[in-house]
Formats: sequence, C-alpha cells, structure tokens
Amino acid sequence: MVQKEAKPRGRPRSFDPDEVLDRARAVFWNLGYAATSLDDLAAATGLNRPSLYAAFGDKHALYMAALDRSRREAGAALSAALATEIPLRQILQVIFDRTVDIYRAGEVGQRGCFLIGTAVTQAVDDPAARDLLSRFIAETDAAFTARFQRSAAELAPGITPAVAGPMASATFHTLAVRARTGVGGPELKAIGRGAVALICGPAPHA
Amino acid sequence: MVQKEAKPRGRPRSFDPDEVLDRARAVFWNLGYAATSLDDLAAATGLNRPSLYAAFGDKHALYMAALDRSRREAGAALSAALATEIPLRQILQVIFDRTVDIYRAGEVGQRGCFLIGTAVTQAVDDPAARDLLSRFIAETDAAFTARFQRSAAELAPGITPAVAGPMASATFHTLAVRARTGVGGPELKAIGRGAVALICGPAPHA
DNA sequence: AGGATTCTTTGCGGAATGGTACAAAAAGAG
DNA sequence: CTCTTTTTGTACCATTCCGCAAAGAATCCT
Repeated sequence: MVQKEAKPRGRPRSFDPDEVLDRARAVFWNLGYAATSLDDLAAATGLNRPSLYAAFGDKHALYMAALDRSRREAGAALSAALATEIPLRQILQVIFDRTVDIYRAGEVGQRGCFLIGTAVTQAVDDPAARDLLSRFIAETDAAFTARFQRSAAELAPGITPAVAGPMASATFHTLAVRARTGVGGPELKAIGRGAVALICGPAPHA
Repeated sequence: MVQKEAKPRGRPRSFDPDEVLDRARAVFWNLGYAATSLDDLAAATGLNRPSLYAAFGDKHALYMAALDRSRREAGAALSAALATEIPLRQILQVIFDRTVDIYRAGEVGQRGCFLIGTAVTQAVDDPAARDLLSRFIAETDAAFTARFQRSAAELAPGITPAVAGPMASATFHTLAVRARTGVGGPELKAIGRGAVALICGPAPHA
C-alpha cells in the first residue's frame, strides 16, 4: 500500500531524498545550523544547490526536516523501549545505554543528540526550531511519565511519576551535552546507571 | 593591590572592556557563536570593529573570553552557594531556584545558560570551546560531589556523592535546555524541586 | 610646544554566503 | 518522432562576512 509508483512525468530524480536528508542532517549535526553552509550540504549530499532547493526548499526548511526526522525517530525508539514489561530498572538501563551508543556514533564519535546539540542554540531566535524542540521535550517527558505511572511501585520511595519523568529526560539532556564534549562511552554509561539509581532507588544489592 | 593606575601612554580608551565584553556576551548568548556577526557585536557594544579587534582579538577570541567569564562567574556563584552549612536540601533548593532566575533573565527571558546554550553546538568543531565546556562541566561535577561528600548522610538512601554530583549538574543541563525553549519560571523551578527530591530523598512530609 | 604613543574612525577588499535564472538533459505522453 | 514535464548543471547575482590598512584624534612625556 505504498503506491509510490505514480509514474512521475518528467525526468526522474537521480537521488534518494531520504538518503540526502540523512547526509544533510549529519552535517547540521556536527556544525549546527548557522555554521553549515549550502556548499557544505551540497558537498555532503553530492547534489548541487538547485536540486537541494527544489527538493526541500531553502536551508531552513531542510534543517527543520532533519530535526523533525530525529524527533520522530527518537520518539518511536523511546516508545518501543518503554513498551516492554521487564522491570523498570532494566528498561531505563537499556534505554540509557543505547542512547549513549547513539550519541557517540558517527565519524567524529561525539555528536550527541541532534536536537539538543543544535536546536537549543537555535531556539532563541528561531521560533520553528524552538517549537519543535519544545515538542520533542514534552513528548519525551510524557512518554517517561506515562510509563512510570504504570510501574509507580518500582520508583524510588516517595518519588512520583511526575517528578521522575522530567528527570529521566534530564538524563538524556546531560548525556547529550557531555557526549558533545568528547566524554567516553563508559563514563557516560556510568552516569546513566547513576540516573537509574536515583529514579528507581539503589540497586537491590550486588 | 590593583595597581591598574599604570598611566597608559597614548590615547585612553573610550570604553570599559568589562562592559563591552558583557554586551558582546549578550549577543552571543542569544544567537550562538556562528550566527553572530562582527556587525552585531559592534552595534551592541557601540564601538566599531577595529576597536573590538584591538581589544580582544578576533571574533573567536572574544567569544572565548565571554565563555570563560561565564565559567568563572558560575563557578564562583556555585562555590559560594555550596559553602554554607544549612541543610543540603535547602542549599540545592536555593541553587536551582537562583539558576532558574538567571536562565530566564535578559531581555528575551529565555536565554538559559550561556555555556550550555551555545558552546555545546560549537563543541564538535571548536576544540577551544569544547575544552572550556569540558572544564566547566568537570568543575561543576566536582563542586557538587565534594559538597555531597561533606553531607553524605543527607543524600537519599543508598545514593553516593559520586552518583549525585553528576545528576546535580544534569539538573543544570536540563534547566538550561528547557529555559531556552521558553518554559516558564514556575515550571522550571518545579523541575528543580523534583531534582532535590531525587537527590536528597522526598521531603520529610508537608 | 613638539614628538611619541595609543586609540578611534573611515573605508576598503577578498572571500564566502544564500539564493536564483537559464539552458541542457532525461524521462513519459501523444 | 515530437511535445511536455521535471530534474540537472553551470553560471551568476546581490549581500554579507571578517579582517585590515591608513589617516585622524586624544593623551602623555620631555
């Protein structure tokens, strides 16, 4: 039911828009929005500016498309991870460990989160980026909080889902920030384990 | 023992470098490094480009000077706040509340933390900014951790200073990120209170 | 007063920026 | 085969960018 076989009329595209968006995002990811030039994007995607322009609009629209892709991907991954019914402590552990691996992926190995790493700077003067970032954070808070409500008994004593939810998001934020400074994976994962200890209480024993 | 009265030889400066740095920082704070032009800085400081250049070096040196000022100011403020001997819970409460006020100060009211809000984007491709940001985070972690060691009994049960320290820093990070999206002060302060609850355990009762 | 020294101002130049016009090219429709 | 439609490549434009050179202005020293 994809029905993308609509037989377009004119000359066919010589590129896959999805892959192009991916490569463009990689550049924004490293440099941020303002420091990325159209020449950078053209070089990274292999196609020239008019093609980029025709496919995505201007530089800002391309950036927003990349941001939104990351928002949707991150949201889907988080929802999937939270949907399991294993103990909450293990869920969080897996989520944070995976997050660290993603934040340290890529050629440079310290890109962190695309949204936190670039849209935060952009947010003050760019309403579109700000709104998307707000939405991302709100969705993350909501996903954690809802899951914590289902397993409220597994939270640390006296901690409510409404308190733990934003602090789980906060763990993403600090990991994203620290990853961008070049901190190593083990050290980041240790911080993730510490966050789990605060949210769920210290590990039973050994 | 300031001895800044060294009677400089030539024409005296028509501006106060400290104030100029402050105004320049305000521009970087809103726009980030890459999106700020020398014209923006000249307009905000009131002096023209060659004077800026002579006083601070190029744009990057000016940015680094602004970053380092924020790092020193934040470090001093944190050390001072942590030096008191009131209950740990209250100390953290005060620190996070004040932090929110600072993050929401300024004309736009949503600038967040200058370092987290702008240097994080810059960090991947700018070693100097990355190192300064690393140092800032390490110092913050260390200050919290050391203070927690002095009052380890006031931490939540089973939580060690080494775990709580980075999570106190993480609270700064999430507040900085959220502030830049325009979240209101009360909501931010509620997150700060939640962080205190996680670090020190839930409040005794009412 | 006159020279030395430092800062300020004006204006410039080379490079890079985001964006676009236009013609050539590649496909389908008739 | 010809016409239409869409994409591609080249070249270009106007603007903005950072940085600097050179001349003028303000102060100190002798």
